[in-house]
Amino acid sequence: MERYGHILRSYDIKPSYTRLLIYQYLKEHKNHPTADEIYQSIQQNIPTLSKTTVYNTLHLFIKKHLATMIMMDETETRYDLITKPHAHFKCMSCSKIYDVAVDVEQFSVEGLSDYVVNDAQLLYRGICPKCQA
Amino acid sequence: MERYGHILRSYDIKPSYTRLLIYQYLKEHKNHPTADEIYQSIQQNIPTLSKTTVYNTLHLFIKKHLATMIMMDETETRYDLITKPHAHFKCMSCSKIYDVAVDVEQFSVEGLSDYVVNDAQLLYRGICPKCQA
DNA sequence: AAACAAAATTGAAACCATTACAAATTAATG
DNA sequence: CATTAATTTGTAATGGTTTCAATTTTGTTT
Ligand SMILES: [Mn+2]
Ligand SMILES: [Mn+2]
Ligand SMILES: [Zn+2]
Ligand SMILES: [Zn+2]
Repeated sequence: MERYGHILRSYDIKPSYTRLLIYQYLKEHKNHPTADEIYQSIQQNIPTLSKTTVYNTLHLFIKKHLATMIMMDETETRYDLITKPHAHFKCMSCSKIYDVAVDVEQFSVEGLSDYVVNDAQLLYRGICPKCQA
Repeated sequence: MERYGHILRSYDIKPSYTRLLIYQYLKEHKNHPTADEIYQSIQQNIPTLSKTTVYNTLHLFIKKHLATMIMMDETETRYDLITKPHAHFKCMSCSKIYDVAVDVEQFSVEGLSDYVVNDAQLLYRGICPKCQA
């Protein structure tokens, strides 16, 4: 928990207990959770936790470029820590989102030279191997 | 209008008047409209148009791989015809979505060999040139 | 320590894009 | 014309997210 304090501070985020737990959850559950999944989990440690705080914290993380949001369908927004660039694959059958390894060098796209790029995402949709039986 | 009938038919979509108008709107307004923007525009030609029909038609277009949905933030889903692959850049200041010339196919991603890929999207977020003043 | 100010958290209500669903209209078939 | 299927419509419901004022916690000053 507290071992993540310096990480939050390096992103100009004051490491409150709630923020540490939310960061820890994202760090140790890389399954692109929804805000509600994070809430349900941390509520066990902080019974008074408000869902608004989860949203507030996630928005703060995003503003500080520590996390990003992944939207594959309109029903649920998912969150992911910004680590090394990788792509996401969503199976339209089982709804699972997979991490996909990607070569970073390919991401230097011409035509963006005048743009300030804060975030880049490569998203795929289709059918995963398990659902092809 | 009717000149688009054969296009819809080639995607196994029966070209009703409403569907033709919605397709025409997407074809001639490449600004990634929301469902409501499409509705507001076509309502002038079809006063009895229902917003449900707009959603139904867009979902049909997507199922037939004629259109795709772009989700950059949680408030509004945007729609785009599937033409030649290109990326999207969303300015976090003015909220405009730009087309970026990129051949997404060139992004040879390892680890997708066993997946069936139906759709690929490359999304950028940042600040556009106009908003850097 | 007490008093004050700033930041973080909470809870309930409101928001609003999207969906569900059954009725109504239109098109297709014979 | 009669029957059936397909399309469209309108309203209500859904549910994830936001708003916002109150509360609690944290930090600062005397
Ligand atoms: Mn990921
Ligand atoms: Mn586009
Ligand atoms: Zn699957
Ligand atoms: Zn801009």
